[in-house]
Amino acid sequence: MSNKITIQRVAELANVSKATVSRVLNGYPHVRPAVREKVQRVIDETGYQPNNIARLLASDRSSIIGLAISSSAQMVFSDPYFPAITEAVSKSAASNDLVLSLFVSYSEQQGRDTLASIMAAGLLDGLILTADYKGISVLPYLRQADIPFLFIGRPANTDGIHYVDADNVQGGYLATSHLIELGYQRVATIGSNRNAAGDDRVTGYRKALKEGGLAWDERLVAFGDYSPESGYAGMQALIPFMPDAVFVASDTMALGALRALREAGLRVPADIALVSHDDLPPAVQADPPLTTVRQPISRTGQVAVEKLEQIIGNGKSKPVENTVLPVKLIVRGSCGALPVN
Amino acid sequence: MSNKITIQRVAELANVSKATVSRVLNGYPHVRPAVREKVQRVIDETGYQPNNIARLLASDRSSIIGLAISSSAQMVFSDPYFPAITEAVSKSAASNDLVLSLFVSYSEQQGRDTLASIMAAGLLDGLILTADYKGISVLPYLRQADIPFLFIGRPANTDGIHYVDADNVQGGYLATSHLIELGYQRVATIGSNRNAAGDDRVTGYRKALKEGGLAWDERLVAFGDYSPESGYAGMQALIPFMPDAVFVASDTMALGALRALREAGLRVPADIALVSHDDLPPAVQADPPLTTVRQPISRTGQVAVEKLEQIIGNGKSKPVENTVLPVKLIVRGSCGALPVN
DNA sequence: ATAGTCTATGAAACCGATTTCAAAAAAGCT
DNA sequence: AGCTTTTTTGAAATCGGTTTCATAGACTAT
Repeated sequence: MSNKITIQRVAELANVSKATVSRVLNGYPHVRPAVREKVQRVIDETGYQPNNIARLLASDRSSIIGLAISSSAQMVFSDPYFPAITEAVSKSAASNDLVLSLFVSYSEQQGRDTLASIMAAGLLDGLILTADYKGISVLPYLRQADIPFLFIGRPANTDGIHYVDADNVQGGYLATSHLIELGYQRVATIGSNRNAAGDDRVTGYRKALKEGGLAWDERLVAFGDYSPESGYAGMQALIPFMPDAVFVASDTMALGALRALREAGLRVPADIALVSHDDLPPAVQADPPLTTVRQPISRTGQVAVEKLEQIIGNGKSKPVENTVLPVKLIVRGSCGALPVN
Repeated sequence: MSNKITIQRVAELANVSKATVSRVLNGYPHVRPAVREKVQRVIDETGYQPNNIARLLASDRSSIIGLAISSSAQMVFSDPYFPAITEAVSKSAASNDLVLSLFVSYSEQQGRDTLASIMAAGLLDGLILTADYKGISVLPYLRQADIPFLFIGRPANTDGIHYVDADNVQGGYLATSHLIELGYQRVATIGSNRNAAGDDRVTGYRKALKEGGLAWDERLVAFGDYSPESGYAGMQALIPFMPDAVFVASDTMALGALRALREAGLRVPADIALVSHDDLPPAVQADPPLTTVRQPISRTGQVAVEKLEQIIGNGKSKPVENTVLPVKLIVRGSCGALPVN
């Protein structure tokens, strides 16, 4: 409506047919350079913008991808991981000339409904999902809808599923072995079993213990759900068993753990060292600032969009390999490695 | 692609024309009840879903609305306000059968580019913008694109602009007069002049001072940019002038202010009381939990979507009045009104 | 020069709906 | 019963692109 010029008009102005304009538009071959240039000039001069709707009706491609975020938590976005990943995907979509549609849902049931309506709308080229809910229940829908999709994070069942994930095992390993190297002997953990990432981080913790010659002690292991409250509860459960260090599987839980320690009169890192995971904004804002494992979130968004485009392009022919992105330990105040000022 | 059945097929099965099916589909009149029923039965039996793309190509409505979030901050989503508003709008869009497209940008320039590409895509029915950047530079674009739009938050210039805003003046007023009622005499503020909301909150602060018989004192007024760091700096600037209470214009800044106070050896609320604004997740997680003014974020999202739909429907004929939503003081530990446990 | 390829191009079909318009059917009136 | 008006209905145009297919023209190879 805002755009009066159509491909037809451009064709007239350039003295060619719509077909030729379309070829130029899409960079197809079989157009003489001279003609191509002329058409391009008309396009530039008129500021012509193809109508995406028409385009995708004809071509079955919309250049819209979806991002489905779902969580059992009340308020999805109170966990800073989701905003961060949203931002990353959004940026990456924009730089790939894709429109990003966002879908947020809060329960398995609602997730399915959301998904159903996404499919019904029928305008998505592909869909990126967070693997937060273990992702099993929506799979049949996705398969049936026959829409290209990809998970961020590893879903519970990875059969024939594309995903991009951070190296969470390595994350747990780096954090824990850092503590062990610093000489701590009773290294506890507040992990999570809500998703594969949580499992992996605990696996890394275990691996580091073994390598460091420390025994796995049930009493030094607590589980949370990534909320500050669960970190608080987890830490309280741990304190009686006198850990001298703790690996907390997320910054958010670390916030809660920090509060539990403060209330118990324990100083960090003097009395107990802490390393967490994610390196999201709260890590820097915490007191003391958290030594934490950095997840390459922005890179994750980038890779996710790129992979999805590959999958869309391939038409499910060639399998796209899954990607596991490296993580990195960021040393700040909470682990005791830095001199206190 | 996933849906083989088209309107044509339904028409054949029901022994009517596409036009009639379309009428049934859209609940238009001039269809005999018997026919209507029959068509409906075929639709139900086949599970036919109209193709939205085709539909909107023909009807010039996409049922997609955009949400443009922009901030000068590096990481937009490190300020929890944006995720919260995003979530609210997303939910509300979903319940109104609208698809939500998200656009995030980080500078005026990029904001304009983003906007240009949004327009170019040409598939949005309307656009919701956050008034964070004062919103002036994008206005001409919006006007020219002739797209229905609405701001969340009051932009700097409100001429002929629709917006939904929280009652920020009242927010600053409630917070400050609460402190005054508690008997504090030297009530400082860390405000912000980055947007209208910031200005308004300071206005409310001023109003409360006047009403409480307290004088406006330049030295008790600092400004920040909603980041924890700026709250930290602001508080540091204030401390030398010995306030006994402070109204901080956002939870995020309050976090930084809290840190500054802790480092200065001042206890909250014993030595200095604090009331902040927004009631976002950090307010509860802070230590002590923050007394703060609650913004009706979820309601804001809801109203925004509804108003936008009105505007879209009206075709700019009837002016839609702007909405200012009420705020509410939430008393927690930081103001000293509650007994310390 | 001549048949055989290959490239460049436009006309027309197509994507799947909505909308217009004219014709057919039904209803209402003398 | 005959004429008018109203309600139903379907054929065809339309939205703005992409894609197919036939053809004209240019280029090789004999």
